[in-house]
Amino acid sequence: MATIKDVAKLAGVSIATVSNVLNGGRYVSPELRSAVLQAVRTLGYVPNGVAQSLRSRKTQTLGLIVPDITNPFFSGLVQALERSARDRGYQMLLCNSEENAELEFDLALALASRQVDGLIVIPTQDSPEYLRKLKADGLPVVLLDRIGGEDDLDRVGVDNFQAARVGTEFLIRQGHREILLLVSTLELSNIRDRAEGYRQALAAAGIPQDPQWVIECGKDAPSLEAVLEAIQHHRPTAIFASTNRLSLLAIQAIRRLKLGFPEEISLLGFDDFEWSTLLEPYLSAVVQPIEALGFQAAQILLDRLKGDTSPPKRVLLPCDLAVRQSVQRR
Amino acid sequence: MATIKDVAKLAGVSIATVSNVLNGGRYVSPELRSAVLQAVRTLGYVPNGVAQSLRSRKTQTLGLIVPDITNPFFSGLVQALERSARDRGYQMLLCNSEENAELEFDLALALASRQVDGLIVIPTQDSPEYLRKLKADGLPVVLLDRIGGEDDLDRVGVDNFQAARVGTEFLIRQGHREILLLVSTLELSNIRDRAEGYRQALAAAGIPQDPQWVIECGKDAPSLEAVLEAIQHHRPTAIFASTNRLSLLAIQAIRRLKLGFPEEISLLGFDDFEWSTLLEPYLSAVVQPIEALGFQAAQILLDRLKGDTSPPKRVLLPCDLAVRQSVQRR
DNA sequence: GTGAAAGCGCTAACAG
DNA sequence: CTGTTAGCGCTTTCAC
Repeated sequence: MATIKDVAKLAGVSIATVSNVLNGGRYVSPELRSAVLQAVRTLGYVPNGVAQSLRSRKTQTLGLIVPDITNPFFSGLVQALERSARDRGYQMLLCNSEENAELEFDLALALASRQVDGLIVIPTQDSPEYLRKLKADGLPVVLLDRIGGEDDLDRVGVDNFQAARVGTEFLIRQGHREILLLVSTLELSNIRDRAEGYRQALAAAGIPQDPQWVIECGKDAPSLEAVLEAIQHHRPTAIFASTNRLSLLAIQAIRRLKLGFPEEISLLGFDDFEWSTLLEPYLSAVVQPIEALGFQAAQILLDRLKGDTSPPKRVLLPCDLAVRQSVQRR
Repeated sequence: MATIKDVAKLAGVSIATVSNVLNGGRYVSPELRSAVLQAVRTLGYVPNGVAQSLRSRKTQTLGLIVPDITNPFFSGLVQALERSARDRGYQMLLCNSEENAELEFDLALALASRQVDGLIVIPTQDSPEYLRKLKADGLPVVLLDRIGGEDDLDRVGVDNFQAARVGTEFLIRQGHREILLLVSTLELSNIRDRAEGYRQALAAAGIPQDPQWVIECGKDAPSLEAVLEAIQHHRPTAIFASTNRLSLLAIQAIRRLKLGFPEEISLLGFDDFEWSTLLEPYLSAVVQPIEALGFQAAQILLDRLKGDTSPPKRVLLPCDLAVRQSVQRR
């Protein structure tokens, strides 16, 4: 690979001049400029980004840690993030934490050591301590989606409480009073918020509650068994699946039990995605603004890189309710 | 951020010694060693990966260009790739080409300029010329999934011809003779291979063919209209959707036309994915070994990085046929 | 067994 | 207007 020296020699100028025509640093006479450009072309010179980074102390790279790229919600976020980053001249180092807190920690350190300019994390647990430290060490961090804890970190997510409340109210308005809530794990505060929204909606409607109606199904490999059992035991008229994965599980359970769907049992999901059109009747769901989430997170981080030192931001986006066919009036 | 100099000063040794205890370069006496380790700990020293890269001419980073992370087939590939890379101490710069050849080219150059150690590309078009050049310049490249053209590049994909042939034969064995083939675009050789497998299966069964039965639906935003029209015009008893996206489209068309499914019309898909379980009857499909594809691609690339200079490899993995409910015997 | 110093490729401050 | 040079943080010779 040709270096800046090779170009300088071939063009008969100093390396400073090469650098200046390439980066528009200072004025260079037309003659030298074209000589340089010519040399660049004949050598196929491409600047060494690593050297640039070492020198400038900027890598133009963002680190991104995601629990599972395979989940359409996360892959949608990744897409939005990558696009925003690219538009602003940044590249993205993508890591998969596989819902493993320890791995997540190691990955974050590895990214920091690689000198990423900033970090976007969808954490495995609420507001991990180590991220505060990284931030204190000067690495801008923004938390995405899972934004629990009264953090001093920037974070963008959705108003889970409100979203779940609106969803539950919709179910209630459709005449449902026996509503099963499926959650992944109550260890995540955004899931707890959803549970709380559900509870408050019930309370406001004067519907008696029972913690037993909130079913914890597991974060990584949610169990069908739990859902089957809960349905058989409680005989709900509606299920509110608070996660896209859980909608899938609910469907499987409903089919397994050969319940009439949606006549006998209604289903309200969380998140909208291309493949949910495979389901018939078409899934009604609380939908998160995936693009906007990714975009906002990138925006905030990039602003920080530009020197924004305002106090930590907290962006809570609203969800929509997509009313389709899987919820039937009672 | 502390540098190696700070550590050396605090430990009262030279930077060479610090480097040596950290990288196990040469023997260091126990006393100095522990002094260094101590200093590292109190300073919270983390080596600067950029400097290491500049010096060692290795970034421990792989570039990955994918047409659409949002497609479960690709995101599955990304997951497998990332895992393999991570297991061997590599990180991944992920780029989304959005099915845009020009963007893909720019991204590849940007990655090369960032000195990635190797490149894995799922190209937008068959065997792009520029990749040969990058390889000639010393950048190991492996093509994944879309591996058309008689390349001198390493490539791993699936035996599309065979897979489509087996799928079509299955349909024929179930008594179907009027089989519509849905393809994204015949510009991709792997799709052409699928079409060819379909044709050969028909030919072998003595079923007359008509190029009109192969419907091109478009690569990025396949059109429902084309499918609707084709079904109405040809009245097939079965549809073979040669792409996961196309299965979705086929379903939508079948529903729109209110055809009995699978009694009136059968559907065979391509690719298996978690969310396809939403479909009832459950989709029968030709399934690609996603994990193995990703793993093999990473393997080959990493071997090249280790110095493997054998001639370009071509790995063709076989597909499976998942027989479920969406294809009905005639 | 350890330290000093060169140099990876680049940018920017300093000279002219 | 352009060239020379220091130095980013590290690894690795070369010297002792």
